Amino acid sequence: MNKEFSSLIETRPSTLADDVFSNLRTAIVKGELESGSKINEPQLSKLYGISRGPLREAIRRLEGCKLVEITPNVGAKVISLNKSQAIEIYEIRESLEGLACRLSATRVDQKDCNKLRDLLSNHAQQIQSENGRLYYQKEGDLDFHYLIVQLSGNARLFHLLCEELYHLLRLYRCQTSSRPSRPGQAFKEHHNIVDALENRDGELAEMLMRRHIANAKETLISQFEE
Amino acid sequence: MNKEFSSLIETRPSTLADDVFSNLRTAIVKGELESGSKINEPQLSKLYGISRGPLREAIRRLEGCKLVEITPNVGAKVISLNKSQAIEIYEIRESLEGLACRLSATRVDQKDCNKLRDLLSNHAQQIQSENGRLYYQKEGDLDFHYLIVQLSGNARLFHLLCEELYHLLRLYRCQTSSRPSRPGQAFKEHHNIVDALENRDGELAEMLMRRHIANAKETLISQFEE
DNA sequence: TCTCAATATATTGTCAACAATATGATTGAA
DNA sequence: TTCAATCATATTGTTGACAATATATTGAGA
Repeated sequence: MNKEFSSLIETRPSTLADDVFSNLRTAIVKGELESGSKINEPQLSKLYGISRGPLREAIRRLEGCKLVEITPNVGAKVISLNKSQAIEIYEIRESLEGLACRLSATRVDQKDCNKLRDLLSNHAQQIQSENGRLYYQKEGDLDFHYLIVQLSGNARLFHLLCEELYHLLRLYRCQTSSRPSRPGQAFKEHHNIVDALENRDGELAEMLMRRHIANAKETLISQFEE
Repeated sequence: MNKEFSSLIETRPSTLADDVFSNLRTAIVKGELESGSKINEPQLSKLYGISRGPLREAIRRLEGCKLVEITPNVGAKVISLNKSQAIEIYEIRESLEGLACRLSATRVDQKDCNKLRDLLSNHAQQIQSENGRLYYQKEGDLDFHYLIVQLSGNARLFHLLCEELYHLLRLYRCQTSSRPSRPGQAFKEHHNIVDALENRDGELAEMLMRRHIANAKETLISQFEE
């Protein structure tokens, strides 16, 4: 067989446990598996058409990611975040994304900054429509943060934020069906951050990002009191 | 049976997978399972006297903790950290332990501070002997940081640092058999941090801790150039 | 009706066997 | 000798069955 074609056709080998891990993780983050709900092994293994062996391996990996909690002889439960846990995550985010900004400032070039601006102007357009507004805060907002973390060049930081904490935030937003908030304010703050990055001012960029997330945290807290 | 006694006697139910997970994790962190070495399932299952089922679950959980890397159809390998990865971890530590200090400053009481001082004076005694010197940097140093993170009151931060990053640092130290360094300097920096905490000065405590870890990072980097 | 015990059911934990894949050795040809 | 293909072996991936534990149901007695 032609090698060029085969590379497109051949499904790269992956285990059932890996596949079902990805599926379960997105199901949890999207809220298809409700927060706090029990995970039933026979039911899920039937749903995915596999035996319980690889399914249990996937669940164990989710446990390692802190997305489920396992009680011996009882089973796994999708985690459920309460208010104080959400605040804890925001505190960590504040610190780590500040770091991401500081590191990024020493590495970005103009092309990167333009890319960030593009993202922001796309968001601005979406804010116009009321529908888009929801998208903005829920996914688009994370896009911006995502890219900055990527630009930091710290792979472990990227994994920690984008592969772990952001998933938890999505889970929490879904769990509380939280409304988007203060999109205009956030938009301005984002641009200020890019300004600082363009000037290679790492300290300022860090400080602005920390404030930005601290503001988001305050909004979150004030929503509790409704 | 007397309830008070039974609580001491009864072994609380735990699965084989949980037990072997703990065992494997300490084995990895202590270096008994060498960095980068392959994990052989039949061999380990024989060693622990269990079947491959629970063993594989434990390995999958280790994968979730990023302590092993699994290649489909090939197997799991203990992770191996290179220089740049170690630096990445120190950058994250700097940020997160700064946060821990800032949070702790708003919560500590005098008793907590005394406890920190006690720890430090214990370390000071150990520094006297050349033998103790090694211990100081390898474990005692982490004790101090450990306690501060605990005092921060942020459970997720505690887990992130003490249950994940510190394990990786131990692994790295073991892997490179790194020598302790600048114990006197670190000792002074520790006391300055406690001073700031006693004064409830979160900003200063954060800054001092960040510098403290940045110094440690520089020492690490300079060791590379030997 | 309520409580508690006994039973029945369902779910989780563990195992051993088999299939699929990779690794290592052997053979043969250039 | 060196390289490649082939075969043998070892390891990983997956499954279904069984054991241990927890949960739900039933029924008897107060």
